[in-house]
Amino acid sequence: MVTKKPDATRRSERSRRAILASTRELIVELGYAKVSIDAIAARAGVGKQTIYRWWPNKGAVVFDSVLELSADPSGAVAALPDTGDLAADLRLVMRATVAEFADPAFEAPIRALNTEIANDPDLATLYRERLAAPVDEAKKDRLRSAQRAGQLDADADLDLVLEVLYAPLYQRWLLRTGPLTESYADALVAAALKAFGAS
Amino acid sequence: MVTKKPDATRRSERSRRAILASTRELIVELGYAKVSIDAIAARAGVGKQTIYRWWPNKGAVVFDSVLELSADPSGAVAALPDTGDLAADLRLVMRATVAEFADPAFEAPIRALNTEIANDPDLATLYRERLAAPVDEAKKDRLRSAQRAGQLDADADLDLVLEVLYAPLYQRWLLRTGPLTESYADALVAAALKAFGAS
Amino acid sequence: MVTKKPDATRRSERSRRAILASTRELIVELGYAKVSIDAIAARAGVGKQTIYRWWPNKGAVVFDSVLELSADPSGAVAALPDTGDLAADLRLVMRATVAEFADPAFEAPIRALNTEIANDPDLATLYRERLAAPVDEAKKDRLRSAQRAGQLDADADLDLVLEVLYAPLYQRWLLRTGPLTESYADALVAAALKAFGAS
Amino acid sequence: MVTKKPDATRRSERSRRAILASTRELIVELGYAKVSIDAIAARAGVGKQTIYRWWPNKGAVVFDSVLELSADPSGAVAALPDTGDLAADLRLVMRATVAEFADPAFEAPIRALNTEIANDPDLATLYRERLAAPVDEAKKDRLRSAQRAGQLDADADLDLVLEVLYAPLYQRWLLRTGPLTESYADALVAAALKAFGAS
DNA sequence: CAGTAATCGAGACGGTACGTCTCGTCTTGGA
DNA sequence: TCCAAGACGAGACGTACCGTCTCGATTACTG
Repeated sequence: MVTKKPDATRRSERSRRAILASTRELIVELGYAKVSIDAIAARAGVGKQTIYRWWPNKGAVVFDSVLELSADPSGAVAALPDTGDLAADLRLVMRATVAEFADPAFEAPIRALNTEIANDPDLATLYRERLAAPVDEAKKDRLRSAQRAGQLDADADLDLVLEVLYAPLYQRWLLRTGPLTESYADALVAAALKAFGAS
Repeated sequence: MVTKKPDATRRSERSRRAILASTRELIVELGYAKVSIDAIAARAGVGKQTIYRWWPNKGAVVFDSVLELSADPSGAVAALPDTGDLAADLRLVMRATVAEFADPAFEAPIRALNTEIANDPDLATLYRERLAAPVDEAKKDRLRSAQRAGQLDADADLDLVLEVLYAPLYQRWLLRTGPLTESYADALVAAALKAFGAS
Repeated sequence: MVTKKPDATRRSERSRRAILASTRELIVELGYAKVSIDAIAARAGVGKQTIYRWWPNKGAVVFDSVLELSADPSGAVAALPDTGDLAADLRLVMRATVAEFADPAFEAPIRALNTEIANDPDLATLYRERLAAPVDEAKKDRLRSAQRAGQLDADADLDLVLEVLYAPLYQRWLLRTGPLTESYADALVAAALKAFGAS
Repeated sequence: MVTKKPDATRRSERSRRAILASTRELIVELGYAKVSIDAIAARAGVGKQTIYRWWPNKGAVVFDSVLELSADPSGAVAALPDTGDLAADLRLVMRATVAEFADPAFEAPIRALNTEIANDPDLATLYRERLAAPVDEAKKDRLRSAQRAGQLDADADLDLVLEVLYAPLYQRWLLRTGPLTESYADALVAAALKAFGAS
């Protein structure tokens, strides 16, 4: 989380949740650019100072509100399925990502988050550490399992593999440069396995 | 361009150029978020109304200012080198992209442009049509040449090939998730050719 | 008139009349404060430059437009009635003034004119010379006739007499401090004659 | 006062005084027409919203600023002198008015106030109730005392008496139609007493 | 269980920027 | 050659938010 800590024990959990929920709602309703701190405070039934006491700026509030949407509060990340069939497992996971990007309740806040990250290197670091790294690690665990099973090149740079898999999907979504379909997800899996699959 | 047309023939070319140049300068100096229409007008020695007469909002001005940076006014796009060695040619082009992303005078405005595009579907369409499509077509011309030369799978989806090549680079740059080096560019070329190279 | 004189011979009488008429119409329709040069030009079917060529600013246009409303173009001023009965003649004239102030088509432009005059000493002088002085002189002619007839104190300061007669009427109208009725006009005539009537 | 009331208890007295003082200063320095809300806010060291929060428009600010100049905050109005000599007392008071009109620090703001009042019936009503009525009542008290003393016609319409006394002075000042001197004040007193003095 | 200290909702504050409107000047193209 | 049409630089308008600040009024630890 991005919150500062004046005396965190006294903090009102009620207000915290109301602020983050209102933020997500407003992002979906108005779009990221038109969300204001004033509007968040009003919707959450909270004084503006209560927001500024715990977050330094709008970006941080948006960041946390989206983080809460995606993350398990314990910080734990679910492992990827491992049926032994790498291609099938990746197709499953990538198709789930496609579905997520199609849901406006996820789409709008995540787009907002990406806007923040793209323009604020500090948030980018935070995002990488708190959210991306654990998820990527889970994915890489599955890839390592595939390497041991001889389904993936043992020398493959796993970060690169993930990028070849996910970056095209991400780019299409963010810039709306093409349709996001299940067959597109499948094609990416096929390409990645061709590039990095055990010979 | 994004300009509206009250009476485009009377338009002052002098003001137009001053506005777009000032916009680019301010993006580099202050960062996209802190650029204001007031500041652009003041720097350009122009009334605010002259900006609002021709562009609907800040996003459109930024869009055009960056477009002018990248685009040949005639709309022509340089063809990619074609030495006969696909891998070498792609490495050259991708390394050039890496270099561009490292130059602050390009980096900042292009980041601003991407922020606009990600949050405005209309600008995204415009961007695709005016800037991305011609460039992509030039790249695909080179790939088709490689297909004819038997260096690339004749059935390959060329859009997918371009995405596998460029999207990882773009993602690393936009989200700052990793270093952009020449060897990274080379690795992407290698992966793509492995995935789509003629068998 | 307030007009400048670049080459008054070339001046388009048609435009001049359209401008002044449009000005009066707009004052009545919108109130003085909301009348703009742009609106006058548009209504008159005239370029803005044609206005600025002949008048220095909005005040001057308003001034001339109201002047034309009140003044005989020849500069001649009708003499006051002289029936030999000063009180009756004055009552007639003052009642006519009351009626004029009650007519919105006169009221609004004259109020605009007074606003201009109150805030611009130069226009005040011009107003005094071009419009007020001749009218006052006609009124004083009638008073002199009354002095000769022994109906008015021979030593009376005629400017003061006119002020005692008209200023209360003017003040009530301008500041809306009281109703403007015929009996009020009559009361003013009675008071003035008591103050200045031949003893 | 003309102020609106969002939460008048929290209102900053410091800002209120700074705004009204700055307004008066700017009127004297620049003249009414050239005073802008921006300039008032800047001079007062105040945000524009603080002005718009409490006053609906420039006229209301000017109105209040001049009101504060003239009015005792308690609303009390000094009684006129009553030496028993009506003519002498009136001359004293009218000469004081002449002096006030000659002082630029009073002249400019009061002229601005009159411009507002002449063009806004609502402000005119407010002016009459808050400022003019109490002062007029004080003057009429003195006139009633004179009636009891047999120095003024017992039937005289006191409003009319005041108008005959003051309106000529006001008109000369507002339209600059003549010099404002002590002898002019004296002449008005003489005329009024001749018209309404006890026979 | 009272005292007290921090957080809370509320909202005014000094500011910055917005997008619109009007001013008075300058430019262009058709009559 | 004139002039309507209208773009231009300038700058004020009134609004929306920013992030800070003061208010009482809870609220929850501490003595």
